[in-house]
Amino acid sequence: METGLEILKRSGLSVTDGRKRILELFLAQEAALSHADIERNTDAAFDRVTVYRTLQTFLDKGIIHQIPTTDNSILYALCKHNCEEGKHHDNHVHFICDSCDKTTCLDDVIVPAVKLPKGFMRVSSAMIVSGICMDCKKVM
Amino acid sequence: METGLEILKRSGLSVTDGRKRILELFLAQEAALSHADIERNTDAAFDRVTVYRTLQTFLDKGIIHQIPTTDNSILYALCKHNCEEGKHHDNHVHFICDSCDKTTCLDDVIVPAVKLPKGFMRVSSAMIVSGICMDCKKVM
DNA sequence: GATAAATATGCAATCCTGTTGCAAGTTTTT
DNA sequence: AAAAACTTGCAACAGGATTGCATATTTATC
Repeated sequence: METGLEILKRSGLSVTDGRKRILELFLAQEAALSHADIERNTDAAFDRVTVYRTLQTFLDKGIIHQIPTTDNSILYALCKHNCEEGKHHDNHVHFICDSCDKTTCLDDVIVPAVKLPKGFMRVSSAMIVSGICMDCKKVM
Repeated sequence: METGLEILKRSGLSVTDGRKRILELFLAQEAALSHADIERNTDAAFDRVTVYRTLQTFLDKGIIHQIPTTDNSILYALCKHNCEEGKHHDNHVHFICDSCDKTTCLDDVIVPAVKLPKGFMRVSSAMIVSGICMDCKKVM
């Protein structure tokens, strides 16, 4: 699997601690992350501004993409089309837990196709299911 | 077609200038509106807070629903199928045009059900398709 | 490897979106 | 027409996101 370092090199970006750390987060979780998730998982080692700018840079370079959510925040996820050439792997459903606020990739649940009205051309689709995740349900 | 006044009466809401004006905006417009859109289109005749509270009231009464976006804003659109108070039937797909940036409710395209892994409990789901909308496709 | 140029970071200040409490103003009820 | 119920505007506030600039780090060049 591609490392954070390799992604940065391939994208022509300077290699810095913050960028590597954030990329490793994405690579380790294989899940969508919010800005808040990233701050939490890096123990605020990096300035909020740096995180924002890092995410923007990654967006510009096509390393990550945004996922709209129902709670007026933004989720970011790795663009995985580099893992297997030609085969997009980010077409699975994301699950947001209303209780613990964590996001999970449901890798085995594929976003179903929908038939669009005449004239609309699909480029990409995203699907977010929210509810109670496995871990939280156990505790209840 | 139902007028703003009729919607307010049927929802048991007081009839005020602000509410009528904002409803007329929704009725006249095809695309979803953000809070900023509404302020712009009413020439700031109403206080920001009033607009926020009006939108919240409409949400509570099932007159409008929220649409998740990827830019840290909230979009609102009229509920075309009748929504009961507190219970929205806004389970249709939303379409974001990459070209004109407008968001459209695809009222006839229902968010498909997906089978979740064991232990996950669904509360709600959202689906956003992006691409080129009907109007932009004509121009190309 | 040292140095210059290019780039990234942190801080402070600022903007923007959205919320709350309260007094004054409207609408509805009687 | 008056009372009750509700809505509005203002001020203050909170949190997320952005910008300018000085400092620090990384990359390019020798």
